[in-house]
Amino acid sequence: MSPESKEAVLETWRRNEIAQATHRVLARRGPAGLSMQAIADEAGIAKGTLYLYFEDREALLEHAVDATFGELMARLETVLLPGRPIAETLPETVRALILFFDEKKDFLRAYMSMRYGDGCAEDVRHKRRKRTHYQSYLKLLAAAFGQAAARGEVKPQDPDRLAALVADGISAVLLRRLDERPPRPAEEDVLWISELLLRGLLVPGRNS
Amino acid sequence: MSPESKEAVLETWRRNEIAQATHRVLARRGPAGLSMQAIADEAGIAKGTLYLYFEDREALLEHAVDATFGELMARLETVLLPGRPIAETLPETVRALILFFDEKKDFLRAYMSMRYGDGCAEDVRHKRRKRTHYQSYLKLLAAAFGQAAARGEVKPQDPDRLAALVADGISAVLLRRLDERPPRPAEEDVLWISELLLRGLLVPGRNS
Amino acid sequence: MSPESKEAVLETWRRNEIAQATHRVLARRGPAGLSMQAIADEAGIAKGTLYLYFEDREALLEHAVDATFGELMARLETVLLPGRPIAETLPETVRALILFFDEKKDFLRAYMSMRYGDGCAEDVRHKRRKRTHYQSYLKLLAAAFGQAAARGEVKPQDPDRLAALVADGISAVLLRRLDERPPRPAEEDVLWISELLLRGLLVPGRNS
Amino acid sequence: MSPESKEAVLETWRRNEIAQATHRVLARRGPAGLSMQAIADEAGIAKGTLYLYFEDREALLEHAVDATFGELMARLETVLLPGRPIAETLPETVRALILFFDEKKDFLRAYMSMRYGDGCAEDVRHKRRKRTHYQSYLKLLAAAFGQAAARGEVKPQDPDRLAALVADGISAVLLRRLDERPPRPAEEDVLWISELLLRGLLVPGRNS
DNA sequence: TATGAATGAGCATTCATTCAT
DNA sequence: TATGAATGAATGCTCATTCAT
Repeated sequence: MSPESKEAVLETWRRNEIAQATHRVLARRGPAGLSMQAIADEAGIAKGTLYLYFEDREALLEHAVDATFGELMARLETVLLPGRPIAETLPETVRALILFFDEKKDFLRAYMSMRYGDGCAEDVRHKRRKRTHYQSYLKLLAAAFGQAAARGEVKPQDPDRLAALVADGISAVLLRRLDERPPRPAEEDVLWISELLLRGLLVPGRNS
Repeated sequence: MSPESKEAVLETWRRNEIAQATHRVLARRGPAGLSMQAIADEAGIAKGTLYLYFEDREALLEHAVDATFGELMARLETVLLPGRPIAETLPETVRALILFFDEKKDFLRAYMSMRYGDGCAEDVRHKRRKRTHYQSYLKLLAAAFGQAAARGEVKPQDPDRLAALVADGISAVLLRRLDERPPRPAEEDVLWISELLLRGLLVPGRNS
Repeated sequence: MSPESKEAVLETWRRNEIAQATHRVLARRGPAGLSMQAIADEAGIAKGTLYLYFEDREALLEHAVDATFGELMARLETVLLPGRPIAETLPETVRALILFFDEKKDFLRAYMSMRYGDGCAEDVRHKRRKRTHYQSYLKLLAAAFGQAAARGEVKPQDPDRLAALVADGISAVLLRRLDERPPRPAEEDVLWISELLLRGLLVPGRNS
Repeated sequence: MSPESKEAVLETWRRNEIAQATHRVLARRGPAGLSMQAIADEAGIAKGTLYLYFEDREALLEHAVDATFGELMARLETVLLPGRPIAETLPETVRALILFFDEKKDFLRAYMSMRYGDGCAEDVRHKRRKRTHYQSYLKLLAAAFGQAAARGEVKPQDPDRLAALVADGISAVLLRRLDERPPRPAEEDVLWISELLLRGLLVPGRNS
């Protein structure tokens, strides 16, 4: 349609090729092996070409991470629909996360080690650009919790904070799954996490 | 009195000076800026001097992290006593964590980004030596949960997995606190997290 | 014509440029001054560029030495032909050596100090890969002596040992030539060494 | 006798202790392991103390080498007596060298790699101070040859140059002995070298 | 547009030398 | 006299980034 669409499409396609190559390298060699040369080799292009598609290393990695999180977001958006009871959406969310990361074990492991960025207190320049998809995920969760609270399903509380706690609690379990041999059945973890978050640790009636 | 000679005391003191300098660098420049030169500069000593106190970079970082986690562990051990009801120890644990990391915001932020190591699927050589204090923390938590389950306070479940979920859920909240201006009162988060974990999200009687 | 691409030619040319720069540094600063930085500076390129052409320092030095010894070997191979009487080939060999090292005085001096490697009794890992051209030179000499012995020209004896003695004896004279001002005429040394080796020290008929 | 003799004796004794420690390190760890720390450890003294007895590393190594060569010189001086026929003294010299270096294989191997100094054409400051014992050895040999020539035993020729050729030819054989398993009988090499040097390679009467 | 050779700042580590004790 | 902790220049090597082609 638009006159520039052909180039734009090509550009988008290239950026995604590079992102996928980045994931393969990350999975195979770990963060320490994630050099521009390795990414270029994996993508079958020249090192310099990377700089035609990305400003610098940081921008490339950001995109590579966002692209994968984008996939996850698409799946979560089909689950975290407004109006559904939280007792239904929470297990499905956990299930979607477990299935997604069971597919991308290596990516998860490597990504976790990068999630907090460089953690540099001085350099805040790029803060805004970063972690957008992770933030979106949290927002989606928070929205679901907020609506559930509005409907009176869950206790009223700061939904953003709740989303963070739930998301990272789930991540911890995802991470444990990486090293389990044989892997625990996904459904078992889905039910356990959901039950815990929904009804808490305590045995009802046993505590004052 | 003590069997340690003057030199041993000096050695210990120096190692801690270096560990603290490491934390300051980590906080100020992030993991990527954590070079031996930067640590030496921060400690006000020469680069070569670092190698008089630590075998190599890895040993230095391990000590720097261990020293801080050691402090935390000491605090947690006074709280996570066997036999205390979980409804009491959990809030106190959360409180200890929040107070500790409110003091060491920058360290926490930077440390989180290093916790997962190199995440390389191929290289597992150093796995055993590392992350001992984080593992100890999880073990302590898991033990408390295990005993609570044995006493019938909490539902029976894998305590290690539960500990991981709880620990990382709490971390997520700790991390959010870092960026809050003004910081939310610690006690508010303590109560909220504890209540959530103990009794769950749901409003009782409202869900089928 | 040649199967080599333009890049291969360029690569070869660069490797030789670096080898020559290495010789100049070796001559000017000695083995102790033979740092990668010095070589790069001498070659007029960046330090990192060296690593595009050589795996590491060791490979670079090996090539630098091999390239020069290769030249010498080529000259010697035209002289040490099988079948020629030793009384002819020995003087020509000495002459070839003298002329060659008169051209490369500095290289010889510095190289001699490196010939024995690290000399560590414990570490024998790299023994096989090294000193190939010096060994070839010895083999060539030994073969000439072996054939002369077979023809009955020289007394029967272990040709390898003889080659070593002759080679290092000649080296000693080459080395002395380095410091002589003015240089002694090459032909004088050629004749003297040959005569000594062929007929010995003693005045015939004077000794029992 | 002299008033300062006690200190002077102690100083001499210390210097020799250090020299011997240096040899042990050289033999055990090779030239690359010959650090000041290693020498101090081996000598059982502090690193700084080395600098009380030697100006710097170079002076220390010079002395360590000279001390061992001094031992050899003492032996050679009992053999290379003026007036003895060269046909007698040469085999005895070779024998002394072989026996000496068979005892000090490790020292020889390591020393050879250092014999030519740094070979630096620019830095001639220390040239004079160096290699004094090796030079003495050559002088002793040269004197023996010179006298033999004066007596008409050997053909007239530059005795210094002859000494160098003979000395390094012998060194080559000594070096080969290092790697031989089992070692060839010393006497066999003594006779072969002597015969070769005295009477030459050629079979008499076979060559024009 | 795509390349990849070239760059050079940066890194962890070593070690001869100094100097306060 | 003897020490050894401290130094800091120097080393081999890596890799994100640039730019002439």
